[in-house]
Amino acid sequence: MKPAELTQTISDTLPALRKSERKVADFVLKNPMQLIRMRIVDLAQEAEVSEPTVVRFCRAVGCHGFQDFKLALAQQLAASPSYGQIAVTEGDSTREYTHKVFDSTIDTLLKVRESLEIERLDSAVAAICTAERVEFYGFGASAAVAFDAQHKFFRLQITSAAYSDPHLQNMSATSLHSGDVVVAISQSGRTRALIDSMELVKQAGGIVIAIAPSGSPIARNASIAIEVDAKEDIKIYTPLSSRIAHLAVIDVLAIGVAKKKGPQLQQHLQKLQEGLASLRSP
Amino acid sequence: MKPAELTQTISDTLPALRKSERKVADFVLKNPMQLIRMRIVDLAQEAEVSEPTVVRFCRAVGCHGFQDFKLALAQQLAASPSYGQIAVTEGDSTREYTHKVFDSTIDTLLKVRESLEIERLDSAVAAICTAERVEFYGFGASAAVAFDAQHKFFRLQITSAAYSDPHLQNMSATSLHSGDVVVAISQSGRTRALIDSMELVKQAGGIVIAIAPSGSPIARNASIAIEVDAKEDIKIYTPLSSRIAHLAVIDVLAIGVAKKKGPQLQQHLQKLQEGLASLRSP
DNA sequence: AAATTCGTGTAAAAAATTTACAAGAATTAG
DNA sequence: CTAATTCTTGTAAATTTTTTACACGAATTT
Repeated sequence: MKPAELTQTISDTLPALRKSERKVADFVLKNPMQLIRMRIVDLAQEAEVSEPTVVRFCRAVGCHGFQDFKLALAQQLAASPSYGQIAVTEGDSTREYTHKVFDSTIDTLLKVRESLEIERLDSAVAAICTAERVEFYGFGASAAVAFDAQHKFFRLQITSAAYSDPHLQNMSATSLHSGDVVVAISQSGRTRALIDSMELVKQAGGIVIAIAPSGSPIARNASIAIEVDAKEDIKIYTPLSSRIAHLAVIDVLAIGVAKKKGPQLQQHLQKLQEGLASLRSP
Repeated sequence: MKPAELTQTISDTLPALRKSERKVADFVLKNPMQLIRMRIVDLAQEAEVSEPTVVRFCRAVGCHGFQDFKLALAQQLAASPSYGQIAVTEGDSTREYTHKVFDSTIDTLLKVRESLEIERLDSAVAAICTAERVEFYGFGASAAVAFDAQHKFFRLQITSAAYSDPHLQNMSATSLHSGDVVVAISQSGRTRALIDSMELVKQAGGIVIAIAPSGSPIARNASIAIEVDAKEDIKIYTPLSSRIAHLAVIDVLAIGVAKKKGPQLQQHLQKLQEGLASLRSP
């Protein structure tokens, strides 16, 4: 039993359930949190059915029994904490919206983690390792991601740059050599200027790795598309969790490159760390 | 019973436990995953103690009984998936280290979420809302965080800037007015140049909000310290999850400010969004 | 060295879950 | 439209699982 999608499974199974079992399903979907502290008799009473019906319901959704079901549900709820209602609302207290921001971020990360295509990541790491230059392009909120990436890869002894200015991007793109890599980062996946830059990169023989929503123009035009779909809290109109998902993807690439570079890199990083120590107060 | 820290609680309680109970604790800490599918008799057998001892152990760590304990453990494990061994190792496949990067990031976020001081966040939001200017200072990896924050708050109609150059920081700091806010972001919490800038800010009558490790010089010298402790994967020497935690904190502040600014801000954001649409391909 | 406290297991009781079965509702075929 | 069959649901019993009560042995203190 994989807990990741239990509530989903329940919803899917709903039409195939019998009338009384559906009563159980309704209650479960409405009060998943409560359920964790309930015994089978309580649930039977609340849903106005008999205990065996509850067991039959649990079996119907793929669990071995009631305990198994409860455990699976508990796990799912713990994994995506504010399941169902992560949008921040007017009346939220500071504690509430703080939790919601973190929870929705975690939620996004869990979703993205599952949806990443491993082969694409491998190709991307391989491309970065063989490139002479690696550049990161992004606008708006993705600019910060690009600079973060530049900083990270620079530390890994990769000649890297980050540009959030379309002119600089274009100038740099035309000077790339065959095999060089550009990582195009976009939350919308449809920023025109970025698409233009990508075109120039490809003309120069460069490889474009895109971190963008699946099926978006930027993902489609890339040599290697790492598709990241992060639903945003629309009401706020400021990208919240998706750029964090992008950063996590960058981290994965960085780790991949670090692994490929092997042990001599460790020494380099060690030295860097020691160098930085002198800039710090004791 | 808060599941967030059960294994931690077990470790903490360890010295206070009796010999046979400790056997149970050892087994639990070593095989937390397995335990979820075990009954009390199985655990008793594996740990080579009697069943009542297991129950006593559960009570000792603050749970109501064995079931309660199992549930709490299941929740914690679901929340921090690769609990215990998130460090990336040589032999990891791409799939494995990808998961580990995401999991450790999630782990960090969960920990930070619990440790944040709500009152500090409230003070910080209040200070930002009343300030005429808000600036973000950070070096290295925190520079990207600073720029991200600048971008975010700029969208919220806050006059904001971000500097990752100590000279620019100092120049800007001296020109601040009373009540203006500087957010100092640091992963080490001991960058000398940043401490110097903070001093200038305070001399100019500005408020310094620090996002830094607890107890660090930067946290101690700040007007409002938002303490973020994110353990890093030391082997890689490149900040991984802590900057993501910092970004999440920035998000929380941004949401707080957005809420305080109220509905007229929504219209502004809507307009911004529409403006950006023209830069995108259809 | 004796007494008391503490720790642990055995065995019995209680609680909870699951199975077996039967009664009633619904549906379909005659 | 009625009868038969199938499907649905609950009652009650059986089983499993957990918890409590108690007693014995070890350890510690006076």
